Amino acid sequence: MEQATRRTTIADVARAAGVSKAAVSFAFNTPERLSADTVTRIREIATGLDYRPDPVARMLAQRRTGTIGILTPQGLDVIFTNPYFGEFSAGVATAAEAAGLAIQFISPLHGSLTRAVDRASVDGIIAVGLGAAHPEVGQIRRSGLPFVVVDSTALPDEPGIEVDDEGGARLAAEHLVELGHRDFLVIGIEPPSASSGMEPAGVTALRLRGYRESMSAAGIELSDAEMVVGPASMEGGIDAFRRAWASGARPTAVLAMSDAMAIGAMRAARDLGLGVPADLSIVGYDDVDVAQYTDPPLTTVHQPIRRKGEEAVRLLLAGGRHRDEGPTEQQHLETRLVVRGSTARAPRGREEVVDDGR
Amino acid sequence: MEQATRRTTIADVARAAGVSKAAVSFAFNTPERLSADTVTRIREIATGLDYRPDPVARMLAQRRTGTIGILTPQGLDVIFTNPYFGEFSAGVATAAEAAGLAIQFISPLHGSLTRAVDRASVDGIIAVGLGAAHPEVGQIRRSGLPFVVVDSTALPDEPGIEVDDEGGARLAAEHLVELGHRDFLVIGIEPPSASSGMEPAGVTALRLRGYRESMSAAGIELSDAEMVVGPASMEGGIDAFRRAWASGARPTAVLAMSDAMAIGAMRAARDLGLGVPADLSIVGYDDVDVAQYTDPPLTTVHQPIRRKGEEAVRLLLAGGRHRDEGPTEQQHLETRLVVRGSTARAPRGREEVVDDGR
DNA sequence: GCGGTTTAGCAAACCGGTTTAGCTGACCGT
DNA sequence: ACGGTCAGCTAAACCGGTTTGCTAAACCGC
Repeated sequence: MEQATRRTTIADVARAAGVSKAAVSFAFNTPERLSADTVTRIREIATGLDYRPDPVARMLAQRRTGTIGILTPQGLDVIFTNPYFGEFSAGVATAAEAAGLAIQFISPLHGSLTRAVDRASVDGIIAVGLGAAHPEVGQIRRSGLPFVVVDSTALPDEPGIEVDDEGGARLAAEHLVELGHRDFLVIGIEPPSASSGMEPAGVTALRLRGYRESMSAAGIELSDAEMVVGPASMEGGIDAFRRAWASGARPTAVLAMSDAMAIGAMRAARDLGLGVPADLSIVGYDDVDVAQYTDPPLTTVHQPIRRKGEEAVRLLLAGGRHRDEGPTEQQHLETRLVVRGSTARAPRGREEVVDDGR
Repeated sequence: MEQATRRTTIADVARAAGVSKAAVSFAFNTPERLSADTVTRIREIATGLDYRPDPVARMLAQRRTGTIGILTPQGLDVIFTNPYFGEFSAGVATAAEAAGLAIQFISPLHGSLTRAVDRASVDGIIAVGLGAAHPEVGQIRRSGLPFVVVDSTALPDEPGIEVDDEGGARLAAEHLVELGHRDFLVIGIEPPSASSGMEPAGVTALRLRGYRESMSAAGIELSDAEMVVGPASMEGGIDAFRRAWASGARPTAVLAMSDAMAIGAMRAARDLGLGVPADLSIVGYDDVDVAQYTDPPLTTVHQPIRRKGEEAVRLLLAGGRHRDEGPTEQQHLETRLVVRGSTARAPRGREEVVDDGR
């Protein structure tokens, strides 16, 4: 994969047109600095020579790349395959394109996110799912690049988008409690690499707290055995549910922190002979597009995924850190429960007493 | 979003270490050209100064970007949202990462693919779904960048991956014919922009031909009214099916050229009160991950999507055009039918009844 | 016909690295 | 003592653009 015939450079055009390099540059970027006819003459010669300015050289000279990076601790294979990320990226992409910016994905290169960040040539970064504990945030901050965070427990002093994860989770659990469920299984999102350590990714913690709130309001405590984690994918969901089942869990309702995992869990449950929602209710999180098309359609917590992406670039463009103008900007977005077909009353005989407290 | 404090440059490090810029460069890239202790000394000073070589400057000097581009005529929003593209990109990404390459998406910028190509700084291009008629292929070829094509009627003399689209389509139609279906609806993929003109994207034509072969082998002709097209998305599928229905089509079987559209069609059919597969059989194309999780699971034509992506970068890296070493390399991949739950025998009473005239 | 202001375009510096050609001094054998 | 190697490093050119003075000619009013 090596360079073929050398491209025509600006010098070639200048020579051919009998003008200076500067003139050629002006002809394209600041035509008003040149007489109208020289501009057209230069342009004609340029197209005749099939001249296209080298984007890299331009980036270097202008000290801007016209690119914003989407940084994730997960590998690109999971990113592209996960509908949540897909929709988020789509949001970023639309907003970026409107601003004439390209986007680049920054994700661990040979296992190292740090290396990937160094190699990335971007003007700004949108970091998604990066916990405050991640060392990379320090690196980025030091690099001086503007950046916003998304899906992290909002970093202190760092601009970011925050959605009401806790509230959404609360709604989800509440819904199930009202349907008479008392035996739960929570399927959580496992941090991508061991590197990120114990601290569960911000959202995981928040959602878990939300679940717990609604449960304990109904007098239910969630034991550790009633929670299982895995990678946020359909396979991850299948696997997680099977593991739980194998270790004896017999829930009537599962709370999954991602739709992908919920869909997987639904499948695993079916494979085990359970009817959804007859024997088992499932509620997901995110409300990705496909959630409407599964069988049964998935009850889930809606969050404005694409919008989140768009807002992120808006925030980034708006300057990110407003050191002076008061507190760093934080954008809040709402969540809401969308009840579809994957949830129903708890099965007879296991329904327990009518929900006492609530 | 503007530059913050100036980064430390190689000159800063050189000065601090009392050596030349070249020495610093060597210390990182060709350490064997320096004595061991100068290398460590320079490196220490560099890390002390938090020096990270500017990737753009490096690109310019080395005349390589370490990036390969994925070019598509569709907008990024549809790309990221479409599971087929997602899986394909995942394949590209894994192979690229293994080779230490980053990937960049090239898609119409303000409506112009040409402009996007010019702005992209990549070492090679993987063009997906670009018909031979697209003017962009000329542009790319002229640019001298190595490139391979995917999902296009293989361009003459252009290296590319080719899967047996026609054969796959034949299998799909054959399956339905064997189940006794005679009234079909074909849902095709519409070219992204009007610009690409009449010529249906390569794959569309091939698949359509495959469908027709199997049908005519059974004495069935597909009328123009029995085909409808739309964008390759779930919404596109819903819409396409509804349009067909509204204009009087009453098929017992649907052949969709993309799983996303198949899923949409399934949904639309249900909404119209049709049972799938009781009243209507549907077979998709691609076998994306979600096809297993829909309700019912989708019968579809499998093609090795991720593998396709991986092979594409392999081909690109292998040099793309082997001008000398014989014919340009073409990689062929197989397709096969995966029968799941969305297809069944044609409903009684319509099974073999000569179609009255709709 | 003269100082002053525009206009059109040029030369050169610059962006931040890599790479080539060449210099310097230590070490070597004789 | 001397030419020859060789290891270790440097100076300068280069990548392909942009941008900043600056100048020469044209234009201006008077």
